[in-house]
Amino acid sequence: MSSAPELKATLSLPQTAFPMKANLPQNEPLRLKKWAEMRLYEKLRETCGGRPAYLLHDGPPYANGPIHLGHALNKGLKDFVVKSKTMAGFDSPYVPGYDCHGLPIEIKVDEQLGRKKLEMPAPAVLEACRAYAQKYIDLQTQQFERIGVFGRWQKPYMTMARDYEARTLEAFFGFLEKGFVYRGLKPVYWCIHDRTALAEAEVEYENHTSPSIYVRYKLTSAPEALSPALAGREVYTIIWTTTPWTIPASMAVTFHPDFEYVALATEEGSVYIVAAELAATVVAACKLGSTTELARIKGSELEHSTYKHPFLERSILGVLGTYVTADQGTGAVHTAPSHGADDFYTGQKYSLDQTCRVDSAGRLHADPQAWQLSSPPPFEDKTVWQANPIVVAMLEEYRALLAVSDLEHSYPHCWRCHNPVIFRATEQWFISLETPMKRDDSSETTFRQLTIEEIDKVVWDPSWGKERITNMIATRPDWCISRQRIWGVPIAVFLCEGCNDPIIDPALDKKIVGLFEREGAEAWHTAAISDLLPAGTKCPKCGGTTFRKETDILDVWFDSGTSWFAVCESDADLRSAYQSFQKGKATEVLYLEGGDQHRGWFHSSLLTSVALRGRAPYSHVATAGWTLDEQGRAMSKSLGNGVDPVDIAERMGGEIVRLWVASIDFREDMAASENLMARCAELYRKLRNTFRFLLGNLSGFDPARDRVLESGLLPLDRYMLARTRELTEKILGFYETFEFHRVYHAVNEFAIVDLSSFYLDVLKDRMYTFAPTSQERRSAQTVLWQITEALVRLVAPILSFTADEVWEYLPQVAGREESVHLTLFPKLEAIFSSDPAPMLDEWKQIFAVRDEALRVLEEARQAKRIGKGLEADIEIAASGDLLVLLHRHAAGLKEIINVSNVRVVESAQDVPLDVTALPASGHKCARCWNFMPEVSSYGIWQNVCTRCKNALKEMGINPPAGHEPPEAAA
RNA sequence: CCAGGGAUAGCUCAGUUGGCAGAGCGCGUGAUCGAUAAUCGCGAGGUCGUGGGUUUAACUCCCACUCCCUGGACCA
Repeated sequence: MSSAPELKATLSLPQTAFPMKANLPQNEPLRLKKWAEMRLYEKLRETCGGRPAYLLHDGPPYANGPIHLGHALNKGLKDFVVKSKTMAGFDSPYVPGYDCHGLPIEIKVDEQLGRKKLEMPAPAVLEACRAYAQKYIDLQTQQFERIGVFGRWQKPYMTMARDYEARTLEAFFGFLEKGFVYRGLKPVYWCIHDRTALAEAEVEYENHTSPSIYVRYKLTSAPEALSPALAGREVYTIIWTTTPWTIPASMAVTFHPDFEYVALATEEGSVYIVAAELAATVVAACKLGSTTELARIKGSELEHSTYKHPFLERSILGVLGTYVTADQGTGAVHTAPSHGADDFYTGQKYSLDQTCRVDSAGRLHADPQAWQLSSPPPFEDKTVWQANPIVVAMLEEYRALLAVSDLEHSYPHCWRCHNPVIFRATEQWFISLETPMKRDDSSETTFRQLTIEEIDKVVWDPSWGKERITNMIATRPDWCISRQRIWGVPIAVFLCEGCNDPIIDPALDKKIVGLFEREGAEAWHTAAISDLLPAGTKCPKCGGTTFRKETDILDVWFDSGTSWFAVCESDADLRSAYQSFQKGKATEVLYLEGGDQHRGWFHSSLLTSVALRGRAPYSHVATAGWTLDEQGRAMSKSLGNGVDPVDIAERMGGEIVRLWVASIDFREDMAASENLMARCAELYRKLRNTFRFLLGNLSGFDPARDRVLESGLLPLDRYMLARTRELTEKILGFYETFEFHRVYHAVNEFAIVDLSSFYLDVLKDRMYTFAPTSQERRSAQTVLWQITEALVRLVAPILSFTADEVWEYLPQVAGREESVHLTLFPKLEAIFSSDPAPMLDEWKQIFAVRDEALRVLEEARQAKRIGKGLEADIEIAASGDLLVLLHRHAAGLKEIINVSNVRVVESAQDVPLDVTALPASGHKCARCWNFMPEVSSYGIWQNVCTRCKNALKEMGINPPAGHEPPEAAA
C-alpha cells in the first residue's frame, strides 16, 4: 500500500456507530434494564402530569400459563395505543391487570393436591390457588415486559388481591341491596360421587351403557280435538329415553311445532301418535305389528294436549320445542324440567314444576303429598342408577313399557372420578335483567333496557360490535352469578335456616367488606357466624334465629366485570381521570380486547356499571379478531401450528413480534406463522438500515450551528420536507384511529420508496463529494435530520426498542429528553411551515418527467448505448407550462435523474415531452465520477473536476505533492 | 341451528361519492464493491370467493350461494 493520500479519503462517506446488525435478542434485555434503571414509566407519569387524560383500562388476562400469541397481540396493541396517546399529548397511564380466580386454576390445583384437597381446610386450598396464580402473574409480567410493553408492572391489579376481593364483594352487595339479585333454580351437571356441581369444562364424554326405553303416555284430553278420526279411541303418545330414573320427574311431553305427526292404529286397537318421519322405526322398535294410519296432526296442534303419567297421579302436558329432532326417538320428548337444560327452560316457559327430587348424593325422593302416594314408591332413597331397573319394572307393571334394550352411547362423565354425571336443578343466585330501574330523568325502565340504551352512547370499533352486544343483551337470560366452587369471592351472605332467605342488611354488608379488606376472602371461611351476625338477629321473613353461611362463590365474570369499580374508581393513579369520565365526556375510557369479549368482559363490565352507576364503564370499545395460521386455521396444539411470541422474541427479538402486530389489520382475523415473522424481520432490517444511513449522513452536523432555514433549502430538500409533513399528518391520523397497520405500511413505503430508492440514493453525489460545510450539503443534512427526528418519533410506539436506540445516535441537541418515549409526536408546521399540497402537485409533474427519463435511460442501457447513470446525459424537450416549470427546476434535474448533465430545450409545438439519452459528454472526474467539461490534476491526483477542486480547497485540503507529473488527461 | 364478521397478486395491505385493478415484501433477473451479511434498476404475477341483478359502466350498489373465522344454542 502506498502512503500517498487516496482521493477516496477526501469524500464524506456516511459515518455512524449505529450498528447495522441489531442483535435484538441480546440487546433488547439491556435496553429494558436501562429503562428500569432510569424508571422510565414513572418518569413518563411525572412528565405527563397535568395533561388531559386518556385511559386504556386493561382487560385482565387469566393467570394460568405462559402468554400466547393472542396475549402478545392484545398487549402489543394496547401498548401502541398508550404510547401513541402519550406522544400525542395525553396522560395515558397503563395499569395492567390479572384475572386470578376461577375454575381453570382450581382444577390445576385440584390435580396437584389430589384427593387430599377434600380434607384440607378452605384457607389452605385458597393459599395453594393464590400461589399458583402468582406464579403465572410473575411469568406473564416478565414476558409482557420482554416485548416492550410499558406499564405499571411493579403493581398490576389482581382480582385476587385483598382490596380487589373486598371491592368485588362490595359490588355484589350493591346489586343485592338494590334488588337485582334473586335465588332460583337452574340445571347443572352434577357428580353424585363427588357430590359437586361440575362446570362444562369438567365434563368429559365417555361411552356408557344406558337402558333405552320406549314408554307410552295415555292421552287424557279429548282425542277428537286432535282429529275427528280419533274420536272414542284409546290414544297414546310414545316417548323414548335413556334415563328411566327421570320418569318420576316427567312433567311434559315436548313436540316439535313444525313436525308432522301420525296417529297409527294397531291391530289390538290402541292408537299411537309419533312423528311421521320416525313412525317406521318406532313401530319396529316397539313391535307394534301392522298399523293403520288414522290421521295426520301438526306438532303445533299437540300443544296443551294432556296425558297421564305412567304410574303417578299426575297430568302430563303437551308442549312445544324446536329442539326436538327427528334423528332418533319418537318425536315426542319426555320432559323432566329438573334434569335437563332444554327441559328446564321448557318447564319455565310452561310453568311446570321444576323441583328437583334427587338429592346431592343422587338419591330419589318422592313427594307423597303431591304424588298422592299411600306408601313410599319402590325407588325411594335409591340412587339414580339403582332406580333405573326399578322404574323400568314399574313401567312394565303399569303396562306402559313398549320396549327396552341396552344402548351404548357417549355420555358426560366427571373429569375427576370418571363416573357418569347427571343433570340436576339446583338453587343458584341470579341477577335479573328485568329489574326495574330509573333513567336520569327518573322515567321508568328495566335493567335490560337501560343497558341497551347505554350501549348506544359508546363508540364501538368496528361499528358492528354495537349490534352484536345489543343482540346479546336483548336476548340473554338472567345472569347466574353463583358457582359451587371455592377459588373465588364468596357470596358472603347469611341464609335463614328456616326459610332459606338471605339477610340483606347494609350495615352488616359493610362490616363484612371491611373484614375482606383486612383478611381477604379467606375470612369468610374462618370467621364464626356469631362474630359477624349481631346477637338476636331475626329473619325478617320467617322470624328464624338460626343462620348458615352461603358457601357459593361469585362467577369470575363478576370479578373482572367490576374492575372499573375495583380499579378505575379506586386506584390512586386512575381515580381522578376515571371520575372525570363518569361525570362527563371529557376523558375517554377505552376497552380493547378480542371480539370474544362481547360476551365476556365488555358484557359483564357493562352490566355491573349500568346497574351500579347507571352508565357504561367505557366511552370506546375496540375489538380485535382472532389469530390464525397461514392457512387461516385456528391455532391449536394438535395442529402444531401455533406461534409462540416468547420464542420469537428470544430468537428474532421482541421488536419483531411488535412489528408483526403492527403489520396486520387487527379488526379482522389475523394470520401468523414463522414465515410471516421472518418477513417482518426482513422488513425490520431494511428499516434499520435506512435509519443507519440517515444517521451516517448526519455525522458532523450540529443542528444548532448548521441548520439551514427552510427558505434557504434547495428545492429538492424542501420538497422532501413537504413529503415528510404529508406523511406525518397521515400517520398521526392513523394512530388516532388505531390503524396501526396503515402506519406500518406508510412508514415502509416512505422509507423504501421516498428515502432509500429515491432521496437518499440521489443525494449521494451531494453528500459525498461536496465540502462538508457547503450550503448544499448543509441543506440536505438539515432535511435528513428533520426526517430522522420525525420518523424516529412516528415509529416509537411500535419500534420502541429501535427508536430509542436511534435516539441515542442522533445529533445532540441541548436540553433534549433522555428517551424518545418522553417526547411528543412532531408538529406539522415544525417540519414544513405551509400546506404541502401545492408543492407536491408541482413535483408530480417533475416526477412524470423523471419517470420518462429513467425509462429512456433504461432503454439505452439495454441497447448498450450507455452504462450507468453518470455515464449519460439527458436532453429534455418540452413546451408550454411544462417547459417553464422545467427551466425553473433545471439546476436540480441532474441530481434527481442521477446523470451527469441535463439539458432542457424547447420542443416542437405538437410534442409535449421528448427525452433523449446520450453518452455523457466531457470527462469522468476521478473523485465524483461525474462527466464534467473540464478535469485536470490536483497535486498528484489526476482528472479532478473543477467542482471537486473547489470542494477540496474549501475543505482545506491542499494539492498533495508527489512524483507524478502534474498533467491532466485529454 | 342462531347472531356477527371476512373473502383484492405467493404474503401483508390500499382502493375516496361506481369510470382502464395499486403499493411494499417475496420471487425471477441485471447493475454495483463510495449504505456491502448492504444498495439500485428491470420483469413476471390478479376473471377482485361463486352465480344472478341494477347501470352507458360494478372490486365498488342489490339479491342468492360457497368457503373460512368468532361467539352462542343443541345432542331427550
